[in-house]
Amino acid sequence: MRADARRNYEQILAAAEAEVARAGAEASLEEIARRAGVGSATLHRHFPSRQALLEAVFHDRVAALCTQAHDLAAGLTPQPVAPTSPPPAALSSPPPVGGGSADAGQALTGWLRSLASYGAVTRGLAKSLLGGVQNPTASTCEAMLVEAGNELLRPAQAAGAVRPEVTIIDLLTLVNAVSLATEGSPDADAEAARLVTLALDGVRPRG
Amino acid sequence: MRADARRNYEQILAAAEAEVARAGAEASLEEIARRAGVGSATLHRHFPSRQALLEAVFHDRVAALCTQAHDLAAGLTPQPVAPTSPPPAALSSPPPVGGGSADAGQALTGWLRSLASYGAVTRGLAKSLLGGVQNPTASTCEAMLVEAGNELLRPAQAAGAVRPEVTIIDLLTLVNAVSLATEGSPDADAEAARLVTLALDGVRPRG
DNA sequence: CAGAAAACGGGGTGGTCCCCCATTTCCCTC
DNA sequence: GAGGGAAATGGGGGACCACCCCGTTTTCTG
Repeated sequence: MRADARRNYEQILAAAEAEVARAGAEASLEEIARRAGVGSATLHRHFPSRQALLEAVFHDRVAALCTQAHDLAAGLTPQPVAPTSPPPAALSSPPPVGGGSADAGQALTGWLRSLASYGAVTRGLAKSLLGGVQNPTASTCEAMLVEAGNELLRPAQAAGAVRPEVTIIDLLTLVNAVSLATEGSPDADAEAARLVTLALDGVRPRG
Repeated sequence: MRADARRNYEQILAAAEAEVARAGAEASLEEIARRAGVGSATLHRHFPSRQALLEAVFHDRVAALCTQAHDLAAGLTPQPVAPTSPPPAALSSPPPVGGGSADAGQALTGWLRSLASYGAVTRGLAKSLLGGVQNPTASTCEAMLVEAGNELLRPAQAAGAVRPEVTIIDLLTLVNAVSLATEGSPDADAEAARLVTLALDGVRPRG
């Protein structure tokens, strides 16, 4: 890729991050191009659709959430001999207890909660994920979340904490729906986490 | 209201119903005006905002859903002496068992399921309800649903089928979120009902 | 350094929302 | 049944938007 192309790409991405944070997923593409100091045609050449731009904007953050899931999952299985890299600290995940395995159900639900909070607070993220949860092949972010989520869902189901017929698509759809519905309300993150907890626990009194 | 005004109002409403069913909540207002055979200014005079138009479009259907909830609730409490009207048949609700009261929890969950299915199938409905669930005073449809839902939630909580800290706002937000997330998928109604059931039951195995 | 290929961006097209205001339509009174 | 005034209308204009064509500029390579 030519140097000016790469430079413009980065500038557009930076402007898009700012503008989407300000105006949500429906931010004006023209305004983004304007703030990036490029013509609108350049923006459309680099990102042929709004969805493509949103994917690029959110890719790193989604990747971080997936890393978090991966690290949580690694803390569940008795650590196999790991000759690769020293385990990098998870984003903000509670460290797995001692040297043993943490609770698989809690790892999953905790991750889903933080996912919902993050989605509710990050303007435009939930909406940009909405289209693709049903058919994740169309979207890189979706596929990443599905894979990362499955790493937590499988142990949780093996531990009997989640019914076997539940799929990660079900859970991600629910969480994303909650993010979407709570986005914009005050204390969106707490509200999203609360509703996800409610949905995961069910509405009936527990024991 | 003058005769021509009323006539145009009805024509706009009919065109809006068709167009929203076809293109969803983001349907073009100009196109609606065009199909109604009126100028766009007339549309904007009758419906000052898109939200106002959507409310008018969906008002009757929401009212029907509320009536259904009301009838279900009436079947729960041992019928007090009712000197008013003979109990009208609910839209499609299963008749309360025998002469006694049906299960309060099932009445609530069944209604929420049908609400989700209806919202997932009726293009634009979920989105038009999205803005107002958090502060129902702003929206007639919201307020109607909150009131109707409460008629089912209270007995369900009294019967111990729903935890006391759960509010109808929580449940409607969840249901609406699911409708929104499943809208557009094939078998949207079944998918929505399935996810609502999942959220109401929780993901853990039921002993 | 020169030429070719890649990238750029101004500006056009067709669409939207929303509003102003001259014109038309209706209703009420006589 | 006719006419006056108020209510309602809608064409058209402004501001904005997504998207694309194509002459121009920039970059890389030999």
